[in-house]
Amino acid sequence: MVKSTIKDVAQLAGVSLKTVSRVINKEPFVRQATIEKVSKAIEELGYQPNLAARNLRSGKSYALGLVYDNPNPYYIIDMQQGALNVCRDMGYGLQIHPCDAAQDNIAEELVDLYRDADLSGLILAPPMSERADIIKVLRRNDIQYVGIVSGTAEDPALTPCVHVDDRKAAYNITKHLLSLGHTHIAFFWGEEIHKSSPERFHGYEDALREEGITLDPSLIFDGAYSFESGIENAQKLLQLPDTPTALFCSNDEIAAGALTVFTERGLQVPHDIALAGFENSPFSRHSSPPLTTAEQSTIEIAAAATRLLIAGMRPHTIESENELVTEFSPTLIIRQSTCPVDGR
Amino acid sequence: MVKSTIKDVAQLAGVSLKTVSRVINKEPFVRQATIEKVSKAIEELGYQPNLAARNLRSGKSYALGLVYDNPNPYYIIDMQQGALNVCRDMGYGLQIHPCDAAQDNIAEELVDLYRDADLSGLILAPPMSERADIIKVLRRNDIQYVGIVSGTAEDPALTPCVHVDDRKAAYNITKHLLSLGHTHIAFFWGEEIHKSSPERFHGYEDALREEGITLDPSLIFDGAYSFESGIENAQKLLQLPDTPTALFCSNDEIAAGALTVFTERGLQVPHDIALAGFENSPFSRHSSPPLTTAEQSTIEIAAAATRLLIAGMRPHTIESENELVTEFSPTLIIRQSTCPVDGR
DNA sequence: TTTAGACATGACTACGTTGTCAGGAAATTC
DNA sequence: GAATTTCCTGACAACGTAGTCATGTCTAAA
Repeated sequence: MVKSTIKDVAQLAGVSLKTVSRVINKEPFVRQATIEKVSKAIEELGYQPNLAARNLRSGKSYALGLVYDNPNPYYIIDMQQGALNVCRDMGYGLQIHPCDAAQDNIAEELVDLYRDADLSGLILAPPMSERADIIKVLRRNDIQYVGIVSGTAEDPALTPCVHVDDRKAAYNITKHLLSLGHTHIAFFWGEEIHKSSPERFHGYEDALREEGITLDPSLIFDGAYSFESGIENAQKLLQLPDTPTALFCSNDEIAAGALTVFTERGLQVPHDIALAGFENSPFSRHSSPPLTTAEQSTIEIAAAATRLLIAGMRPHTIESENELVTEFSPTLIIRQSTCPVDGR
Repeated sequence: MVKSTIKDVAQLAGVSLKTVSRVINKEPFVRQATIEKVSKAIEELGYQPNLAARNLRSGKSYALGLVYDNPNPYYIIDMQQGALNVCRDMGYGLQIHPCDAAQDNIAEELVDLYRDADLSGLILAPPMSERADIIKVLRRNDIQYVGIVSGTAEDPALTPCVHVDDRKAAYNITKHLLSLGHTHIAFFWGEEIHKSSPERFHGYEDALREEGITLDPSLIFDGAYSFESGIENAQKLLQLPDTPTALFCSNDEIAAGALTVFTERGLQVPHDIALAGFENSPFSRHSSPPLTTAEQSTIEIAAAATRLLIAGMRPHTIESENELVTEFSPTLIIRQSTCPVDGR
């Protein structure tokens, strides 16, 4: 099986090289009959365009970069899967790029990556996507990108991006706890640099305020999206004179840490303290008890972001604008880690 | 900042295009002084070779594919990191390719991937790397590859590959349990399709046999590398008339499932039953108690495999053959989930 | 000194595609 | 029917690199 080129196709179809190129790239001004003739020849020969030649000549690269700095492998794997699915469909390659958001020259690193790997666009996961300073550098360098951003407010400093409504999801979780009769609900933060963290906090705030409950600062703990942070804050929590009846952790990993501490101290979840997480990680399904949490369809979100990016670069390849979903809202998943407050 | 080409470099260094090309590709027959002159010019201009042009001309692609079907995201992330590190160093791109090993036409899928994405080599993670049928198809199609294989026995059907000595590591874990006085040690298998599973079992066998202990079939449980499998088999285990004093699970996830069951039933680990896992996953550090396990440096292993693959394709780019490590042995990590048998 | 042979360099070309531009065919207007 | 305008097609060049081959320059043996 010898690789066939555009030349072979042209010969078989009885047209010129350029016309074949036009058909392949869906350029306008080709007669329908010609399109069909060429398409048939392409199929017959099993022709596949040579990426290298295409890239060289067009200066574009048909490869996207997926940029992330996120400690959660489950999240990353799903992101990759979502982006890959769309890339495959649209004939793009995908380069993964784990990196360190805390690094000083991270923006320059991305610019270099973009050039060196000859990418035609970047997909940014949080928190990179939420850093206006990074976005600014990308724009200044004419780099195509798309972000995944927590919150629904249109922030012109961050567009284009897809939005995830963490606030509403956190509101729903808190409402769930409230509906079970809990009024003393503690909150464990994740890193502030992840916009999802304040968003989730605001959702918690919204629900309490709606019920006329004043926030109790002693029940609110700074932290990070990690197991260790959950352990640390749970220990502090248990030192309070008046232990709350429920705890809402900004993600499942934090909740896992807290759960470990509670179990060690002989506290029963949910009877002694109700516990909710966020993200629907495998841990939340496997812990005992399984955690009440919020599910975000990371694969879908990443796919939508990728579609949006490609649409921005090659408008005519996207069938209809309607396909471009940019708003996502995680859904509440109720499991055994929450129960009515008088269930104690 | 305009992108500079090989032409600019040649002009600045006062040599021909071809000579610059020679320096870049480390071809022989270039005078040391010339190399330095050109290198200096390259640095001065911040020259980066144009991948597309290079690919087009050479017919090779300077892009590798990382192929895996593994449910463990932590493992995957480490694999990716190891492969990426080397790819960056050697100027290669990396395409990830998650797939389903159980699919019928998986070998053809890989062949198509190789052609369509214009890759120059594949890095195969287990279990793909251990499937002689897949390897055979790759060879027949002249596809460059490298595998990561459990076991030390040279299997000509699988080379080239790097080896991971799971058997010895499992032997060490079992020896550790034996040294603590345990003689009734149960074993939970992973999927048989992963060669690591029988290898780990053999290590367990080796250690028991060395002590003159006859294997007790009722203590050996088939299963999979999953939390659920651990739960299921732990439940069966506890129905035995004579519960063993120790349990060796083929990986940490299985151990996590077993631990959950033990904790629910009020059994204390390690006092009522000692528990060992394998892989040193984050869970093994975070569980209570933390698990005795074996650490495999997945990043290193993936890096070594990638180096081996590149060495096979472009022998002169590797400084010395000695760098090519192909044997890895996971190391024993003793934590609080194991204690002497009379500690009960 | 001569003469191989090994070493070192450069001119030229090809890789497969897309951009440019020119020109022909069809549709529309006068 | 002529003159536009719009649509459609092809010839040719060019992208930046590496392969081929010819040629020049050393070193060391005759």
